[in-house]
Amino acid sequence: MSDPRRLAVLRAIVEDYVHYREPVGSKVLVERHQLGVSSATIRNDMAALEEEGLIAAPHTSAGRIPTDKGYRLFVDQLASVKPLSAPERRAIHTFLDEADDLDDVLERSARLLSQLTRQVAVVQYPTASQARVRHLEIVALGPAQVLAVLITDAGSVEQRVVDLGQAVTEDDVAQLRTAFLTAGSGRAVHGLREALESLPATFAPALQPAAAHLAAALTTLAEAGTEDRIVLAGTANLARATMDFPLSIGPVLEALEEQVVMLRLLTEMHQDQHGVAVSIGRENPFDELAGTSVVATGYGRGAVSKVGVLGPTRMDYPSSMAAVRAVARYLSRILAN
Amino acid sequence: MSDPRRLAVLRAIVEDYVHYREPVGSKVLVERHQLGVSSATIRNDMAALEEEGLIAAPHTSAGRIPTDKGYRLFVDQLASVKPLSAPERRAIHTFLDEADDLDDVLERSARLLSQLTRQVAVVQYPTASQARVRHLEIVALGPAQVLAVLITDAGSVEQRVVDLGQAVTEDDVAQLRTAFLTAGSGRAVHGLREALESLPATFAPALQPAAAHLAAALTTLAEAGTEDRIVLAGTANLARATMDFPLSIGPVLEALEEQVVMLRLLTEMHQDQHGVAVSIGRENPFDELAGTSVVATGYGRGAVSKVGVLGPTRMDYPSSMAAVRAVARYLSRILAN
DNA sequence: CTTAGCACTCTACCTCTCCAAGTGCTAATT
DNA sequence: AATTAGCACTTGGAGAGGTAGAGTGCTAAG
Repeated sequence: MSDPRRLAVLRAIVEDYVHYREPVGSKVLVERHQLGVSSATIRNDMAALEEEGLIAAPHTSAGRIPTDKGYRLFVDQLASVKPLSAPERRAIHTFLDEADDLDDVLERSARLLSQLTRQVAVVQYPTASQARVRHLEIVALGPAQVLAVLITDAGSVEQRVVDLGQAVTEDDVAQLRTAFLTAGSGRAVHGLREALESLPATFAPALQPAAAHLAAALTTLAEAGTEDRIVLAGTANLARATMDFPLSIGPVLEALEEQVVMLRLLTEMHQDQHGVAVSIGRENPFDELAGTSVVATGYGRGAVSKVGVLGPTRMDYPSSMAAVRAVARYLSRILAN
Repeated sequence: MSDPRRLAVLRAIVEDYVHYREPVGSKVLVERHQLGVSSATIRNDMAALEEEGLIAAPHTSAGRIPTDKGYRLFVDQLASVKPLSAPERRAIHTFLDEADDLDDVLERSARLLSQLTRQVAVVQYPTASQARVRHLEIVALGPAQVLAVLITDAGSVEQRVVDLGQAVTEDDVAQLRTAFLTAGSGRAVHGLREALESLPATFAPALQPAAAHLAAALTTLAEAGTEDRIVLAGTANLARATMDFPLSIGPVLEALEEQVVMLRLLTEMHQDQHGVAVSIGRENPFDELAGTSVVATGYGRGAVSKVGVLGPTRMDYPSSMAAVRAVARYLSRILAN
């Protein structure tokens, strides 16, 4: 399959189908694109494309629509880069620069991306799994209560009120603080458990139970920090595309709400040479998402966290890819602080 | 309007319409309910009910459906308390008892409520607006960087990394810490601004810029804490009810995503004698939600934060009210710790 | 390899008819 | 005065054709 005209025909079919939302026939194809041949020739090409499983006809007298495989070929070989418009670029800057909080940044990114693409935007929280402990703090709240705070170099801050099970003095707290800080600082977050394991035993017997409580709490905190989450925006965009989904958008909404599903989906995607990962229709590991495609890319240090959009397989891949990439880049830059 | 049989007819219409999802006529009404009179009599009653605007006919030869006003009367006067089933009660306990975090509790509540009612669940974060500062903490991170932590007696913990704009010593930090703690502790969160306003001036001139930075950050933090948020669950339940919405569920999804909209909706609702607030159809302050009803109630200290469900006007009000109330109660109990 | 022409096949849409459900009204009954 | 039986009337929905248009594949010629 390398006949350049046939590829051009496939591209034209994909573009027209995305644009006009209806099966495209040989006649309109020659009218709308300068293919330089007659509709009969196109028909032959279309027959060949259908033979290869790249396009399909809903029924005899309708035009053709791309199959998942057709979209795949389009994305891999035919999609030309579609740069964002100047206003779009400006929107990214102005909208994201106003954010302060990490939460705020991610939420704004999702919102922005859903508006740019008119799809559902998905932003994964920066994974702290390979983050390191930048600082940890223990603050006395009451006689037997302290606040434990864990700050990672990924910028996340997790905290929790810990019940020590025994009254402790200010001095005790200071002692605990110093010891834990020394033991934990700089350690990888997921290695905190081992780092703190033997620590309680080093304290005076009277303090050991409290230290044990604290170690447990900090470990949980570290693991809670690595627990991934996602932010959604623009789910209403699914409603516009009701026609595109076989039965209903219900299962799709359910999948979106299941963070586990989305996380697995995002982490299993592999980026191609352009740095953007695309998963089309049945390529998705979940049946509920058989009618949807996902365009995603990594961001942040190591590009290990993902940001992307989800929409019907009939989506504007070039635009979506451009928008996702642009937002991811800007997002990385912001988080670099 | 007080004829008891007419009320019984209205109740029967509401119940049947909710159950069978189609307009209900006089004949099926006498078949399904022991009304003790003939269909002709029912027809007379129905004509009267229609006259009063409590029910309406989609077209001449169809049965009747309740109007918003009809649902309102039903909710106010006819809804009998429908206690939760034993398994449902058990589900609330087992499901919510496993939660640890505040976030986790709220998320689980929303999920649970959406499953119990098969509607969209909405949980507002506990409003900290009348909360008091329980503790505040300042922790050195770097030469010119500290972490500011604000803990309220509502249990919320907000933190932020603050750039002081100048290098400070450990002693400086300790000094700042003590002063801010003394000035802020016990103050109402929304009164923190005034409490800290004059504080920077009391420091040595060299420290004043840093103190000002810190005061600003803590104030923002306090105000961010009062900034309300909501948790959603079960949006997929909207898809089941596509038929119930005039055009599409799109606008409803949009409204749900707009936290501002939901917050205003929830705060503007007034609870009735049963402690549950119901807003039906066009009673809602937003046109997008003209086809939906909201059942909500307060929870937590002072019952000032809201929890509730949103669904089509044709919803099972008694069940929804029972579920909302049960979850709210249990939620209050959990948060009492 | 391309193209004009043509027979063929569908679906979407329209119209028509008919049926069942449901109503309102009238007159009779309690 | 309230209830009821009976009946004429309305109307949307389902089904049955019938048609037009879009699109195809194939054949034969350029």
